[in-house]
Amino acid sequence: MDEETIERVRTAVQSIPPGQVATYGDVADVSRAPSPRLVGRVLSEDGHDLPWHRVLRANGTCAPHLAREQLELLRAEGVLADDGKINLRQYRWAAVPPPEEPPSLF
DNA sequence: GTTTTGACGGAGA
DNA sequence: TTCTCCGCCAAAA
Repeated sequence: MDEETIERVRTAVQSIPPGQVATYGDVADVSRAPSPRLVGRVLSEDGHDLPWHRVLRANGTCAPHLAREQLELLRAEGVLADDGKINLRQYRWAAVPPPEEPPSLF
């Protein structure tokens, strides 16, 4: 895997402002990761220095093992969860993709 | 070299 | 609305 992709993923996660959250798909999209699963893998392996608690699943829930920590950390930032689920419509991060887009072929 | 699994997303039931 | 199945890419066994 390209180290740059990992770096972009980490940058994207760090770009999430407090009080807001993003989904794995969003992070994968803005970081141009090949797959959302790569985001989870990157966070799992190298996400110790990142605000990983601001990254949730597409449906607003989080991973079972992390749910408690996630909710607690997010709660400290003002992101309240209802029944273990977060209103993405309210807290979803307005992800802005980097200007580096795939070049036009002509 | 192949097979399995994972901090996931989306569609179908 | 929630649950299940399939597809996705990469690393580990």
